Amino acid sequence: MNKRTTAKDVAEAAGVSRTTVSFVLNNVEGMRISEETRQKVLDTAEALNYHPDATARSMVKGKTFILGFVVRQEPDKAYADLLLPEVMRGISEVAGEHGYHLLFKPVPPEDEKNSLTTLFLERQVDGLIVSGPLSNDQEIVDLMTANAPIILQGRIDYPNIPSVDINNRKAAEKAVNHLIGLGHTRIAMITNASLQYSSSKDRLNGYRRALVNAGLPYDESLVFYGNRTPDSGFHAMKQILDLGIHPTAVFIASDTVALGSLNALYQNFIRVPEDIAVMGFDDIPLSKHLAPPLSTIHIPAHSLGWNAANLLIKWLDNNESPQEDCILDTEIIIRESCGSYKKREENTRI
Amino acid sequence: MNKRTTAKDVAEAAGVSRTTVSFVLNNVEGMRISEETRQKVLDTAEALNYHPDATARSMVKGKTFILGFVVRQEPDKAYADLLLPEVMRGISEVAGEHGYHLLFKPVPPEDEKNSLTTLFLERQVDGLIVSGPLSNDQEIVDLMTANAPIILQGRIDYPNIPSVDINNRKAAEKAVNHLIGLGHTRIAMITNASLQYSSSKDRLNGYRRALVNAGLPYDESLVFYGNRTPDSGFHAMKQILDLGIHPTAVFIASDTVALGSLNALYQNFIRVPEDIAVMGFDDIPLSKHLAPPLSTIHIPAHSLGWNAANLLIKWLDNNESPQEDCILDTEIIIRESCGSYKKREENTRI
DNA sequence: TAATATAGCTAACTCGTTTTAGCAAATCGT
DNA sequence: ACGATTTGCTAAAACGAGTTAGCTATATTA
Repeated sequence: MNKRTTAKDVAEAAGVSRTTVSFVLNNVEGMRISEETRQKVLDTAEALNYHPDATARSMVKGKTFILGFVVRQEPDKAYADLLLPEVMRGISEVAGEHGYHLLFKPVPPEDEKNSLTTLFLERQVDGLIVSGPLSNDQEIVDLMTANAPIILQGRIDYPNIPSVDINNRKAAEKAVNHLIGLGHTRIAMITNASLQYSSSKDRLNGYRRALVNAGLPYDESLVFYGNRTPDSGFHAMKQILDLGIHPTAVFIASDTVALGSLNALYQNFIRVPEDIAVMGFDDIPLSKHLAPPLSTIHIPAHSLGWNAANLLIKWLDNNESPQEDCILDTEIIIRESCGSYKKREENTRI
Repeated sequence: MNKRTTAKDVAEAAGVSRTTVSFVLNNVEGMRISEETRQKVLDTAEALNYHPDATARSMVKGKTFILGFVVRQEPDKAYADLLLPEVMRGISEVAGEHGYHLLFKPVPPEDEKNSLTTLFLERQVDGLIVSGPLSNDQEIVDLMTANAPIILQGRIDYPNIPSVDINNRKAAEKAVNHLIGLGHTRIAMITNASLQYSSSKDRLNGYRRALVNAGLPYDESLVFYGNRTPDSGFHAMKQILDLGIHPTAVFIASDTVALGSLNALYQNFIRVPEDIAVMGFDDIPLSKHLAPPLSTIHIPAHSLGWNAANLLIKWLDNNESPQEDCILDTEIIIRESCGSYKKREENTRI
């Protein structure tokens, strides 16, 4: 690489001081620069292809202009999250528009050497967006207490942590209500992940609530546990098939998990939706192309990232921490895996 | 946030100079520090929870210790790449071990404001890993000519650009050979993306070569084009079904695209593999859970990222640019979407 | 004992910016 | 015409580390 062009080079070439160069290029208000020198500086900067050194700028500004995006899940499973790229796209977009960059770092909770705190202490980032925290993540609580700019993408069991999320409980309720509306009364559930994660807990609660509100019994023996992977869905579905009386519908709180479940059904020659209705959650990019196309809850992943980044940047730029959480709407997507009410009647008639 | 602890604070607390603190904490060789002061510095640094400021360190070292990961695809389609998270995990792992961080940035080729070059000029990164370049990407050639440390994840039409990739041609050949081995003679192909991308071109070449080597005709009217999305696979497969004589097998150079194709087959009541054999490419995490489980070519995504990061860091640390490309092995994964040779005979007998 | 070497430390410079304080010349007001 | 203001610019300090050159006291050598 050739040597870099510095402000000093521009100053010398333009016959002015470094200070003037800085004033001109940053459009500093209140600093009177004649139109003549102003143009001269602009021209020579252009001619020398000058770009200010980000590191030096960070140094004096006391800001890195870098947002950290931390994925806080088991390393092997974090990547089962197929919405992650969309979230990152949302963040990148906003970051780019505001002159920020995005640092990506997986930091599992048990990791001793790498911690969220270190990212701040070493001043690698100005703020953090934390994806998928455990609901009892103590480090996050500590950092928040120390006023570190953090936006959660998810929720933890501690009040007043700014977060961008969907209403998992309500969305799950919507999903299960759809199944109930189709006439199902014996509905099993497979969770998306361990109940250590608030999203899992909330979706389970939504399931329960929908049942209870409809006057149906909540039966714990119909709840099975996934761990974000198709394999876990496969095994959970096998357990369901081992049940004495089959449920007529299953609510699976993750499309990725559902994929494994559908596979288990396929292998056992059980038709969807004719023999069993399946409702998913997440609306990963592939859901609509599955056989049968999966009915599910759409998560606005891009928007989740977009909002998180916007809140964080507002916090950093204006020093105002968000006063309330940002809860985005979900949409229920009806495809074919639940069957329609009409179809169901036809089937039962047969 | 409380004020940061600086080396100066540690120095004052330990009653030594800042220089000494630096010497001790960096284990500078040849600098004689008594065991006594050494411990004192270590202890107070620990007590004050001192972590050196990354920005200041970058400033004086002339290095950012940041690797850029640039995704060079159309923004809306980049995220159809479900292997991306795995690649990033591979990169992060290596980066972390060597004291580097990972900057993630989508930079589509047409983007005027954001360019790869700017990342270097502004010194945001020390080096770049570029994913999915177009085969005629001029900016990459220019940067390489200027000696910028860049590792391609993919290939472009220009010699001597260090790259980490799989042998797409050979892998495609392997895939098509499998279909030929099963007795298929009329095999269609759907590409993974536009032929602007070298991977698409290479996979098409592999398909052609396998046919020709087996003495089968290469028929251009059997080649259809995908664009990384399931939708494109859906449409391409519909075109195939409109053909007068159906092919008995289709090689689809992307599992994601194949997903849409499978959906089209499903909607037309065409059974896989009984009526048509389908071979994919990529082995995305979901392929083995599709109905039927998709036979495909496994890409070692994590390893791709791992190797790219290792090469880049070696380049940066030892100033030795890689002398040859890193081509990783692929593996053909036989599942159910092609049927077995035996099954096929049974079918034809019926 | 004087000259030299070594152990153990530190002052001061460097990196490339932004920003504060201030200086000289031109313009203004009366 | 003389002080006050404004215009147009710059010197120098700051950010927080790493690093070079050098200083002082003690130990070693001749």
